[in-house]
Amino acid sequence: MATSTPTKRAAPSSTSQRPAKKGHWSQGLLESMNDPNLIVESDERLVIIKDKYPKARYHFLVIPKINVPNLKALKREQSELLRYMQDQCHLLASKYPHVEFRYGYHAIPSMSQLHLHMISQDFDSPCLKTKRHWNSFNTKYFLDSEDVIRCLEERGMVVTMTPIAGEKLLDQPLKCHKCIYSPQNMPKLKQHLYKHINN
DNA sequence: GTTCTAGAAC
DNA sequence: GTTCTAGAAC
Repeated sequence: MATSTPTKRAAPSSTSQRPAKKGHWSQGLLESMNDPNLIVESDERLVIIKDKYPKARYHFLVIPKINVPNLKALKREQSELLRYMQDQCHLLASKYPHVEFRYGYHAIPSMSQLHLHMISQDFDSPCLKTKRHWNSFNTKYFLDSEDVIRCLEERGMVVTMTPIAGEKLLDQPLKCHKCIYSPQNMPKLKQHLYKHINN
């Protein structure tokens, strides 16, 4: 009897280094923007959608309709657009008077097309699973919308960080966002988070 | 971005 | 033995 072939995982070929095509997972937001099941608000300038894998009880993405691939692509004159996006967030947040939100951008996002995260600070969600998830919203990897806008206004461009610096932040030890607790792993953090939630 | 799962950590 | 994390995915 022939032995079964061991499952080997080959090194990435050069094909995977090419820019992402339509249909690639990194282009997923462009599809979600047009998904009626996800759209919460929409006007001539932006769409607000529910994050497909929410990392908290309330997690929305604000996406401009004009093509803006990322923070680096922003020009000074587009600070007004970012302000508009933030204003629409605050308007939406007023519908949830007892919910604490933060508004910001991931420094090195995985998905193409600029998107502003609006996320409630309970972080109570089954989709929140990994240290990367946690650190992407709870370290300096999460750039406050207000700071991004100010940077664009004052310096004419958004200054973020190198991918290596980003990875370093995502790999930081876990720490609760409300107290000094530094859990050893994600299940312990998730359990601890309930102590800060007053339903 | 998620899924899957090998092997580390417990 | 079970829980948990980390890296490949063609």
